[in-house]
Order: sequence, then C-alpha cells, then structure tokens
Amino acid sequence: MIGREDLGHRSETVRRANLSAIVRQLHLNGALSRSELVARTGLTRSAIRALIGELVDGELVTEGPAALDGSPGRPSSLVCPDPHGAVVLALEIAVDSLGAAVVGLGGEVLDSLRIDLPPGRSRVDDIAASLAGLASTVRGRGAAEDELVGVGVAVVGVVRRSDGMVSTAPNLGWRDEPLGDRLTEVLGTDVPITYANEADMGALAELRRGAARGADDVVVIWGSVGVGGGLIVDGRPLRGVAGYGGEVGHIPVNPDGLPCRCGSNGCWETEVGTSALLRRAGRPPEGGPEAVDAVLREAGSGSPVALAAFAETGRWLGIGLAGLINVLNPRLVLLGGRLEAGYPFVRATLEAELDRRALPASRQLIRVVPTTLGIDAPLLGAAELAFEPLLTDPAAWLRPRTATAELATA
Amino acid sequence: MIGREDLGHRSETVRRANLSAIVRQLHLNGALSRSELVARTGLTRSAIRALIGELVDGELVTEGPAALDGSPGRPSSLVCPDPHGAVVLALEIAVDSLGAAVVGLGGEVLDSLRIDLPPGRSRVDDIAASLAGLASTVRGRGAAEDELVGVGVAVVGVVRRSDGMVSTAPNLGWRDEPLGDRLTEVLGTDVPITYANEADMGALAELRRGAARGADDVVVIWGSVGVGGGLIVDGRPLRGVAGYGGEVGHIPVNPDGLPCRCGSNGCWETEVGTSALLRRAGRPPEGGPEAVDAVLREAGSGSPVALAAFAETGRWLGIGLAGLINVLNPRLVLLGGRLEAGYPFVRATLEAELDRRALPASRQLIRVVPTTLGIDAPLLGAAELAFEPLLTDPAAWLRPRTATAELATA
DNA sequence: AATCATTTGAAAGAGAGGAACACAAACTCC
DNA sequence: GGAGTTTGTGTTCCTCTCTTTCAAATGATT
Repeated sequence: MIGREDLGHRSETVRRANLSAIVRQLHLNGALSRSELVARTGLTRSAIRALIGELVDGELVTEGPAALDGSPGRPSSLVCPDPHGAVVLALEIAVDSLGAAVVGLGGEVLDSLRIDLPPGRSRVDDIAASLAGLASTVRGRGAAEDELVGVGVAVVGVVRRSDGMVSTAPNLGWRDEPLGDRLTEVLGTDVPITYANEADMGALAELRRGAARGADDVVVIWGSVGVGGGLIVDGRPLRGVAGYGGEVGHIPVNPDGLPCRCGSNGCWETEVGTSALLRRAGRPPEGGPEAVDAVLREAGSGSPVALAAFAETGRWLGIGLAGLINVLNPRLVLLGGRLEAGYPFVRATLEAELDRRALPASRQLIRVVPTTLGIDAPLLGAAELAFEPLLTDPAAWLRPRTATAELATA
Repeated sequence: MIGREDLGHRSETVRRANLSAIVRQLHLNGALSRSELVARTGLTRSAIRALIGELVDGELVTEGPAALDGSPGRPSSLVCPDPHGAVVLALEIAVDSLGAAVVGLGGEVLDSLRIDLPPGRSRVDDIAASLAGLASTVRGRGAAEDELVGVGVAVVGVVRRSDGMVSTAPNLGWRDEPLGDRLTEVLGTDVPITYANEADMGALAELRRGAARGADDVVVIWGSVGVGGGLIVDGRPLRGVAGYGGEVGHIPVNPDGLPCRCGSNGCWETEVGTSALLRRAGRPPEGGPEAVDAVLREAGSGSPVALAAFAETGRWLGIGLAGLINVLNPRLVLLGGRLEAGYPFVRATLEAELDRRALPASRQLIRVVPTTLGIDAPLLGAAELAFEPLLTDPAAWLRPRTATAELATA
C-alpha cells in the first residue's frame, strides 16, 4: 500500500499497462475467456476487444473457439497465449549439472536438456561453451523459427543481475568471474540476457507455477550441501539493493558452532546442510548425493540413527525458520532440494521448534510444505525472468506500429 | 520489477494516479516548482497545469510566486503543499508514554504532546480515554478548523492494521485486546483509523523524513527492553501476510541461551536488550531507563566495565544483524531507541562481527548509522500512515466534482 | 536595450477507454 | 421443443485525459 507509485501516467503508458495486464494474465493463468479477462483487468469489453485484436495481429496470442463450461449465455471465445509467438531461452548452472530449456509464452516447455557437470572447479569459459552448445541444441530441436525474446540464466552463486558478474560461487570455485561477458560472446544473440541466483529463480518458479501459486509472502529453502533461500515479499522476489538477498544459508544460528566454509561459525548451513546430516548419521560428511540418498532410504525403512539424524536437522531447520518467520511473516514455507524428499523425516521436530520459537500470531498462519517442481525449478524460474520485459511491455514486441503509421501518412 | 501490476488502467485511474503522483511528491519533498514537477512526473506542462489547478481549487496545495534561482528563463512558480489543507491525527502508545500530534500535509507538525504512562499494565479503556483527551487537546490548540483526513496509531505491540486488534503487547500486558473498538468509540470521528506497530512506524518515519531518506532497502533496529525492527524492502515497509513482519527481537541467535519472555531461549533481545546490557555492566537487569542512562554515562567517561558491556552487546548486535543483512541485502542499517545513544560504544564489535559473518558482497554495501528523529519517530510514522489514503487518491478529498457536474447538467 | 532561454496560458488535436445498442448463442423451464 | 433468460459479441458514438502548438510573459545575459 505504501510505496513509490510516483511517476505520472500518459495515454501511451496506459495502453502499455493494459496490454501488459492481459499478456501477464494469459502467461500466468493460461487460456482465459474474454469475459474472464474483462473481470480480471477491470476493463470494458470494448477495450479488451481492441487490445486482444492487437495482440492477435502481433501473434502473441491466438483466439480460439469458445469453451463450453455449462453456464448459460453466449459462450465467450477463448484467448490463448501462443507458445510459439514468443519464446525464451533458460539456462542453469547448478551444482553438478547444466540445464537449458526453451520455454514458450504461457510457460510451456518446448524442449529441455540437462547434462552432468564433472565435480570440482570448472573454468568459466568451459561452462559458457557448454551452455552455448546446449542452447543451440534445444533451440534447434524445438523452436528454431520462433521469435526469441530473452535469455535467463540461473547461477548457483552470487551474481549481479545486470551483467552476470559472479561475485562468489563456492560450489564452482569461482570468485569475481565475468560469466556474463563470456556468455554474451558465445551465445551471440542480441536479446537481453538476465542473470539471477538459482535459489531465487527456483522460488520464482514455485511462486508462478508450483506450490506457492497465488501466495504473496513465501520463504523457500533449498537444502543440499549448502542452503539457499528464495524469498517472496508482497508478491515480488526479494532482491535487496544489489540482488544479493535471500542468502539464508549464512544466518548465524549457533554463533560458537562449527566453522562454515564462508569463514564464520555456526551458519545455518553448518547445521542443516547435507554434511551435518551425514555426520549425524555416522557417515563421512563429505559423502556426496549418493550418501544422502542412502540415509534417506535408511530413514524410510525406520533406521533409528537415520531418523535421529533427520530429527536433529529438523530441529535446526525449525530454529532458523522461526527467525525468518518472525522477520517476514510469510504465509508459506517451501522446502526444496534435498529437503523435498527429507520433508517427512524433519517435519515433527521442525514444527515443534516453530511452536516454541515463532511468535504465535505469525506461527498460526504458517504452512510448511515441500516444493513441487523438482530439479527443474530454477530453470523454469530463469525462463520467467527472461519473459519479464515482454510481460511488462508487450507493445515493444508487436510490429512497430508508429513507424509504419508515419510511413503511411508521409 | 517482477510483480503484480495486473489491473487495467482507465481514464479515471490515470487521473487519480497523476494527481497522486503530484501530491506525493509535494508531501515528501516540500515545495517544488512547476517545472520540477514536470521533470519528476514525466507529464507535460499542460497536464501539470490542469492538475495543479484542481489541487489549488481543492485547497490541498497553494501556488506561490516564483523562487528566483538565478537561472535564465521565465521563473517557474512554486507549488507548496498546504499544511492546513489536510491534517492527520497521529497517536502513539509507547512503552512508558502516550503521544499525540497533528501533522499537516507536507509533514509539518502543527502541534504535539506527550504524557508519561505509569509503569505496569494498563487497561485498554484507560489508554483509549487518555489518547482521546490528548487528541482533543492537540486538535483544538493547533488546527481546529483544518480538515482531518485520517488517524494513525502506533502501538508497541503486535496489532492488526485493519481494525486495531492487539494480538500481544508484552510491555502493556495485553493479549487480544480490542484497542481499535475502544478507540473508535472514544475518538468519535468518521475518518479512517489505521493501526501499526511502533517499530514499523518509526522505520517509515526515518525512511520519509529521517536518516533513511531516499534509500530503498533499510533495516531499522529499535533497542530498549525489547528489540523491535522495521524493515523497508524495495521502498515499502515489509508487512508480511498479516502485518506481523519485522519482529526481529525474537530471532533465535543463541538457541541454548537465556530464556526469553516469549517462552523461547536465546532470542536476539535476550542478548541485545537493555537487561543484557545491565547484567553485563554488573547491575540488576530489571533496572529501568535510569540505570541504562547511568551505564551510558559510565561508558562515556571510560569505565572499562561499561565499555565491555557495550562491546558484548555490540557483538551480539552484529551477529543478529549479519543474518538480517544476508537475508535482506539492505543498503542501510539504522540503530534507534537506546541504541542511538549507545551507537559509539557498540560500533567496533558490531562491525567486526559483520566483517566475519555477513557475506562480503552484501557487507561492502552496508552502512550502519544511528537514527535521527529521536523519540517522536513512531508518531511521525503514524502520521505518514494516516496520510496514505489521501496520497493514493487525492481526488476523493477534493470537492466531489461529478456530483456538482451532474447537478449542473440536470 | 536587445537577445536568449525558459515558462506560462489557452485552444485545438489525438489516443484510449467507456457506454449504449442490436444481435447471437447457449442454458433452463415449461 | 419452443419461449424466456442469461451472458457475451460487434459496432458506433461519446467522454476523458493527456499532448501539441503557438503566442505571450519574464528574468538573466551581453
């Protein structure tokens, strides 16, 4: 409510905003009838009609026959986002894999691909080259003719949104690496490329297409070796002043605890990362995903040691989450990554800590649930990020009206 | 950038938004020249001219002679918010005092008053009656003739914004008290009354009129017996799903630490509240503000015990702040309340902990500074809150144009 | 005193959405 | 199975609001 709605609106702005509202609704909700659009935007039929016409001309949407839903009255024709009218390229640099996808307007994944990344540190140039290879493959297979409107890149590290400068990426062994520069070179495209943190993009995907649909205030926790977070505040991803927000893994929860790879002690991820789980389960902490899967299986078959390890992880999860809940008062907490599968085993102790440590008023509003999109969430989020300019100003992607109009009159 | 700008715009909406933009600019920046307004809103001179005319007719702003600034060209006339054109009543229920103020458009405090509150728990009815008394006093003295457009109430507790239901207010000994109902009865006004947490309102005031002007991402920490927080995210106060956000005092920072009055252990306020300071300074923890002042004086004159007490408080302040910084990536951290005076003595250890525990990328952007508005900050914030409806839709407070127009044509 | 840069004022113009009307298509009821 | 009801479409005209344009005003500059 209190905000910075400062700038003035002009006729041109109005049309842009209205086109944007329609395209956004279609992208987020899929096909909608015209009357549904009238209801959702608050515009009149006449206005919707004119705007839809423009979008159909611009090939961003298609208008199909009415869908009969059994209600009386003349059926309203169905407006669909055209997945081939505008596509984006989504790329992901994850801990141990690279991903690429071509996603069409409306969110349809036209093609996707994922390859394993050899463990250990990787050179930026190699990664960029691999991504470019993936990109041309998915683009060629699925949608070579479709108009590309943007590229979104999710990176497992702290990255600057504007130019893709990676400040730190411990999992890749990177510090101050110019990923953006390399990628711009090898991709050779002139559409905008936007970068963001993997956890943030996963949260965005869950918000738009997954378990957090419709919620305004959400905390998403991604657990693996490290712990990442994606925060949704007031319907928007929390970015902070430079886009470094949501780094929940290094919240101090146990100030005199174990040393963290960040140099501090007792960060949240020292207690809820997979190393801590393995240690508590009596295994070498540096065991990889296979070891974690083993502990998961043991817990599933009732092993007391494994269950206790998860219970303790759940306790610390709850401690950290209580802080986040008190600070952010969210509606929903999503547990993703390794925690998606571990959820049943951490649940009890987690909730118990929340009961104890979260303020009652906030506590009673909270639901803690696992994520639903699985491993591709960050990729889908990167696609959403890449669509953003189109959704904000669809007119820029329609045929340049003013130019032809002036030409006609001249 | 990514958000929910969904609803359509209509001519009526546009005018409202433009009037709003102008009034908001004037309220936040004080008098501006017409050409300055043109630059800030992006509208044309003609549009500005018409809108200003309407606002002058509605007596929300006045237009004065040009201010000659020595630049060539015809001087631009100055547009001023009229402090008497619209006023709000701001009320505050603080830990040990009640406050009231009448504030005019543009932020001028026309009159204010504060009375001490006897320690211990107070009945809601008594507080409401006292506030009503204060209100009629300040209203009568300062601005009896001015049009009241809203009432804002800052409460030291968890309060629901819409109806003033106080969920908990430990400092007042309240649980589930219907403050809003009582206050509506005794104030006997028909303008909207809005409620909010004191810490949030203090942060809003610092954002608009104090040390955080112009910043978009801010964390404000209010330290006294308890610790409260006001968070600004992306230029807006963080509210959360029910307005309970920002309760930083109960972030777990030392899970096996001292019991907190909330029932948990090792909440942030058990380490940085005044009780902890007094304990560390070798005094009884329940000593009041006088005892804290005494420790402050001792620290000022170099007492090692007092300085060590502050240093330890600073260490824990830094630990908790590091978590908030990692999560929120703010530009600015403001220390208010008791911490404003204590700032010089906590600074060193606080910054050291940040160096150790905050992520470098976020750390290097941060500035930690004391607040500047002092004790009246929440009161000023409540005034801003009360102004919000007017700033969002100034047209509603102008003379009802449509009605008279229809009358004329009929 | 002439020139220049900038702003004001007023009237005409253009863009965009709103309102009202006739018509169409489906469901419901008798 | 036909009349009535409901909901939605297409079209035209209207209104609202901002922009454009041109002449006049004002103060600094030279």
